[in-house]
Amino acid sequence: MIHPQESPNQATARREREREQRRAEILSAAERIFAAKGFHESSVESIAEAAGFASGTIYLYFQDKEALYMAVFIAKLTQLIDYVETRSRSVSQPVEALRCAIGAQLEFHDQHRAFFQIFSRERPPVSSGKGEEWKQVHDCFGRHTGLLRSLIEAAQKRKLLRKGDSHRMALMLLGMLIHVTRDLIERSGPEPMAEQAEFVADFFLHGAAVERRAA
Amino acid sequence: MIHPQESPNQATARREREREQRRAEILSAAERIFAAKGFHESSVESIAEAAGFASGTIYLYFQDKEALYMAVFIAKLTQLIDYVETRSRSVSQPVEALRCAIGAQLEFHDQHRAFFQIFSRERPPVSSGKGEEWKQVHDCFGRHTGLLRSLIEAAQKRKLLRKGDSHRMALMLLGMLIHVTRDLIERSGPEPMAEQAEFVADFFLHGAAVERRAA
Amino acid sequence: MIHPQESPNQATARREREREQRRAEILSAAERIFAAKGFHESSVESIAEAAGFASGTIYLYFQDKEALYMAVFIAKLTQLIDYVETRSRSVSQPVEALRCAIGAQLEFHDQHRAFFQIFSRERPPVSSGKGEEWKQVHDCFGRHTGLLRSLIEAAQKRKLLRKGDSHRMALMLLGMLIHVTRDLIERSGPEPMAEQAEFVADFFLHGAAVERRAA
Amino acid sequence: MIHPQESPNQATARREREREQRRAEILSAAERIFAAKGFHESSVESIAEAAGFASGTIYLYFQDKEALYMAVFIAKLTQLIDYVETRSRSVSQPVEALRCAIGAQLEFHDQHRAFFQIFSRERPPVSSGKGEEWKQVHDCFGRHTGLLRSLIEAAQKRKLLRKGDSHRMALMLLGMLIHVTRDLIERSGPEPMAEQAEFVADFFLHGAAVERRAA
DNA sequence: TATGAATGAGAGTTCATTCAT
DNA sequence: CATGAATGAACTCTCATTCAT
Repeated sequence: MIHPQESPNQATARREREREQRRAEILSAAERIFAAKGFHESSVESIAEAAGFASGTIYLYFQDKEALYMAVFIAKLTQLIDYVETRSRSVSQPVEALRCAIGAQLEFHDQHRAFFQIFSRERPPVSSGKGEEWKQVHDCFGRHTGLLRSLIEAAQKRKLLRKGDSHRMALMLLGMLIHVTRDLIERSGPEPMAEQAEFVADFFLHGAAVERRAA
Repeated sequence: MIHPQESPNQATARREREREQRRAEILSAAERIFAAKGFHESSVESIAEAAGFASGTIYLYFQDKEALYMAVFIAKLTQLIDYVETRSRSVSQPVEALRCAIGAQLEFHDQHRAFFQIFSRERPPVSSGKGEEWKQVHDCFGRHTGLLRSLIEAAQKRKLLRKGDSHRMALMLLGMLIHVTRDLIERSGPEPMAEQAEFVADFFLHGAAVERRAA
Repeated sequence: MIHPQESPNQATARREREREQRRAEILSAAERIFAAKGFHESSVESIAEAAGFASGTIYLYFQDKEALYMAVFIAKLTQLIDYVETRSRSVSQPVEALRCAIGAQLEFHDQHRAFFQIFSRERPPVSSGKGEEWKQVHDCFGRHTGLLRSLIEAAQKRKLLRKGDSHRMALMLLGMLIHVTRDLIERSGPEPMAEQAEFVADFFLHGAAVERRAA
Repeated sequence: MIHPQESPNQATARREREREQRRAEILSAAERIFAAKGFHESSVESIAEAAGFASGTIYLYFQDKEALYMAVFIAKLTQLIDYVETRSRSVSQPVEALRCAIGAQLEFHDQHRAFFQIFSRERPPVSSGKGEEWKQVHDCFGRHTGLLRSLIEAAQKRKLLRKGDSHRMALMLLGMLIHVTRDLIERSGPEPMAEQAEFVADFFLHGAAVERRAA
């Protein structure tokens, strides 16, 4: 139990690491519980239990239930964005990068179905006056849109996508992705969402019209 | 104030009308409160107060809080769908009808901003075992998608839209509409969403790509 | 509808009669409902409905729910006492009169099983400060004990029962009758309580001992 | 206050003991409140207050108000039965044992007057479908009757009591005991019920008749 | 007189949060 | 640090009672 050779720095670092480890365990348990039942139906008690802690311990790692919820959201969204970014940055051709981003996002949705069930159902609660924490979530959404936006702009620069408000284009794309996910989750069929990737990408690129643009 | 000549039938009819009137008042107040704070943060007490009734009165019109929430959802969605349907049916050219539907929906979102704040944030709670009521809401969403779908199919029949799974196309469109609305609401700017109608419609029709389809 | 020949007195009398009639209907409905569910589980609404009136009407005949409950109790107990009294007074031999009283009470319990289900389970609520109404119920119990007591005393005078505190003897007898009824009701078998009459009477007269008294 | 030497086992055992202690305090407070006002007029809040706890704490020890009520009933009846059993088992002569049981029960009623106020007024509520908990109370009553019955049968075997259905005899005796208690409680005089023991016992043994049995 | 819609106090219960251990 | 018993505010919902019609 005791490591007498450990320097104070090492001890501090280890403690820090352990603390992060436990925080992560709680986050993971919280994600499972929140995903299964949503924010209000999930009790702090049940999350603590799932994480193997006592309920009071949660408050040593998170200010309150809402902060925990936010943290889960932020962690997951960050994961998603990182995943999509990594995948799409590995492709140099801009349009292909976009296709890749679409596919990556749907794959991620597949792998974290439970989470996106709540994600598409309930956004974090906006308690009055808690603007600070909410802002972080907001920023996360912003990063997400921003990522797609930068991919779009890269393609626009090469004239592969037509000009236009890239932010709004990114919104269109995100809307498609979220809604198709929601639809599949609600019908809770087993088929992977990733199968929709090509359809969404094509639709994003060409729309529904049959006639040629500006012909 | 006294209607001595009133027949029993008239009296009954008037009572029925008044009852509907009060039900509508409660629905309207509930919509405001729910929209501002979400389902769980809204107390029945506050809704009653906003409607000008005592809290117990709510239960004379709705079985419980959840039923009230459902009713708000269903009423509003039905209104929306009816509005979009009426507006789009008045245009015979299928693509124009779709444009019209898009415009109508965004206008409606504008006129009922508060509601679509919750609509885009939290779906009705799905209490375990209350499949019955939930099904009604689900059907509502179904009607909505179905309406857009039928407009799309009409255009496909005339070869104005390319072939393809009309259900998925409708989902894409709805995703765009919902997400653009969410974005505007969250940034709570004053500009009307309807201004986005043309952009959304063009995007739906032609997508983001610059090159001509299948060229 | 109008009886123009009716004198004012007649009209008043008729109204009085009709009022009594309606009061009785309410009492009867209340008895059924209270008997089935007890005081607290029975709502005024349901009693009114069972009586064919609106809930507000109840309050034109009874001060409140508790007074109604009391009235049911008093009415039923009075009926019981009258029945037992009538039956036992018709027999001149004192011991036979007692046997008859015992039989009559059990018969009455049989005929009004539902009522005695609550009677044996819950006595009227004693709201603080409502001594007045409660006193009436108390008096009723007093009359009941008093009736048995007078039968006992009559037999004592003729040396057919041994001397002793007739009030306590009456209590013993009532306790037996009530408890045997409770037991049968709780086991809710179909056999009539009246079958127990002879057993109770013999027991009351001779007790459980085998040896002869004072031998 | 600090027990640094305490082993984990000791700590657990102490906690268990303390928990039982607090449960008992709640039971005791509940008994007082329920006895004074009955089940429905007693609020959980007032019971908690009487026990020196916050209202929520009650629910850490009892599932709900009804379970608490049941627990009060069962605990008290079990105490009573144990008391009567212990006392009567210490006497070998069967008839004397019965006399002793009668005395013991009335003494117990004396010592727990408040409880027997409700005991004789309202039986536990039988919520629909809660057969499980209700059964426990029912069993308690059964044990009570069974105890008296076994004493009676012991006396019958030695021919000290006449033959006959011992269950019904036990019911007679219990009816007497309960009713005499009720009478004294309602008149709320100060005299001990135990003074009635001899009277009840004699009455149980010999009944009211003056003539010798079947002589 | 009868109605029944409206009232609103009050109930039981939950659970996020705290803090003595 | 971790615990988990205790807290108590806040919730939804019921229903006896009133009173305008």
